[in-house]
Amino acid sequence: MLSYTEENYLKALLQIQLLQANKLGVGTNELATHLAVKPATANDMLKKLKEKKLVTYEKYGKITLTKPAKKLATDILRKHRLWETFLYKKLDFTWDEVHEVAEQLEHIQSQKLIDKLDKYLHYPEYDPHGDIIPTANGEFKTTYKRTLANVQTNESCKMVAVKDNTVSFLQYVVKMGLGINNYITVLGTNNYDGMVDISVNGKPNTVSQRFAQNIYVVCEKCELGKKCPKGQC
Amino acid sequence: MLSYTEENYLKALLQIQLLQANKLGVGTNELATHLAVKPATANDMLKKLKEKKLVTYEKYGKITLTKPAKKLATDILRKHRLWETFLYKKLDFTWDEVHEVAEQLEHIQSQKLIDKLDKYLHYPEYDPHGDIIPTANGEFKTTYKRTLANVQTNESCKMVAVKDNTVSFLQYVVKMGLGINNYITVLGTNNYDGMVDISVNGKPNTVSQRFAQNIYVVCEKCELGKKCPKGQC
DNA sequence: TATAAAAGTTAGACTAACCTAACAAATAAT
DNA sequence: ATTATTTGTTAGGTTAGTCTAACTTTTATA
Repeated sequence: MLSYTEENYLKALLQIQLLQANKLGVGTNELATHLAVKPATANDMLKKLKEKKLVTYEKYGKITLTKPAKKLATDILRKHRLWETFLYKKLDFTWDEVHEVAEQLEHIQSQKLIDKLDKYLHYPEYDPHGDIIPTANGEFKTTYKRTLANVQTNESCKMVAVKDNTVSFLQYVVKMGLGINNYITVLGTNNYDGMVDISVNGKPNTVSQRFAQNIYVVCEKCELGKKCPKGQC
Repeated sequence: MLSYTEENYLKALLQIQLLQANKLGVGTNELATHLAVKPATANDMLKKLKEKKLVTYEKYGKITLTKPAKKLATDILRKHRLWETFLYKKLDFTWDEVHEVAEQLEHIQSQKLIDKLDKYLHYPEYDPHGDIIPTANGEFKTTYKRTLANVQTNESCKMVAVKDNTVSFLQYVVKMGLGINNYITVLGTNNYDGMVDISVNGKPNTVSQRFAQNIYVVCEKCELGKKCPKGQC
């Protein structure tokens, strides 16, 4: 049985890897920052996790989750996203409110509870932020690769998820009139500061480069079930 | 903000008082037993709670919750019973399964969550064991006083709750064909060992004295909205 | 390539929540 | 009323998870 804290360390390791698809290992400082603890603290815990065969790394080297640890971390992510879905769909929470409460609920220990919750929600595939919910077997497709910032001028796409899950960003997205499953057409990008002119449901708008980098999309071809012409979706 | 552990101490103090309506204070050993810790541990925590003005007691004296602490404890009890109701009504848990999971869920910190859950369940008054759910203001009627063991021969009553909430007892109750809102007639009590002959939905049965002491009932008169002739309901 | 910066580690300390063992006070029983 | 038992307290110790400060290794840069 893992402690609440150990669970958070494993989850953090998984999340860092998911977010930065390129890399093969996570660093101590990076992990510490993610968990809002000091590097020394993360280091202590890493020793413990290594002892328990949940992570592998050599001194001064990169950290990777072992297979069993990856399953454990995925289960926590699954619980987190199922709870977010419950809060959003059943209790009418807004999408910027769900994360904080799910951070607590994800640690509830009861296989029966999560199975029944999954059933009660009719086995949802995506959470309110558009992130895929891992299956009970721990399987889940890789996260999205393409963001609004990758979309060419005059190309259309569908918003499928957000990269940044912070409350402030989510509220900003809503304020800009955007949401999951919205269709967006890129009208142009400003060479000077990267501002992106878009059109959502016929309404023109302009968003920053940073904003565009945090909106995951799939292109029209992918939407139609065809292969992405650029292989980015 | 209270820790998970502090919350459990306050809840335990409240529960001990509710269960034994007669007394005006709780002892260290009693509390320790209830929480499955050693008296020394309970003593340490009591010092801390006293420091925080959550309990009052003098050395070697009885412990009582302060008003604010009683509200905090009641809120936890409220959360516990609302979650039990959710698990039972919405997720099809059985009544012997709900307690364990609710022990974890009761510590989730989110006023919004509990308000929305309450609404989602249509503001239930009783949990699956027949216990009253405190209101958001912390109000709740005193617990039941009359048990099946108090019922006279040839008197009829309605089962309203159970005193013992352990899994083994709850399963036993189901096995005996009993449940909340069942009508029970006492046919007689054996002078030798206190075994109670009863009839439930026309089916005769015999239960032990101990069993009968753990089934809360209201008598016929109370059921009809009249005053209990013995003043016990 | 030498040095500066960043990343990672170690040592020592703190707090919360638990323990055991020994002791003190209050209550019950002879 | 004295003793025995129960109840409550204190002292000292452990573990998990955190910290700061000092140090080492690796990586980046001048």
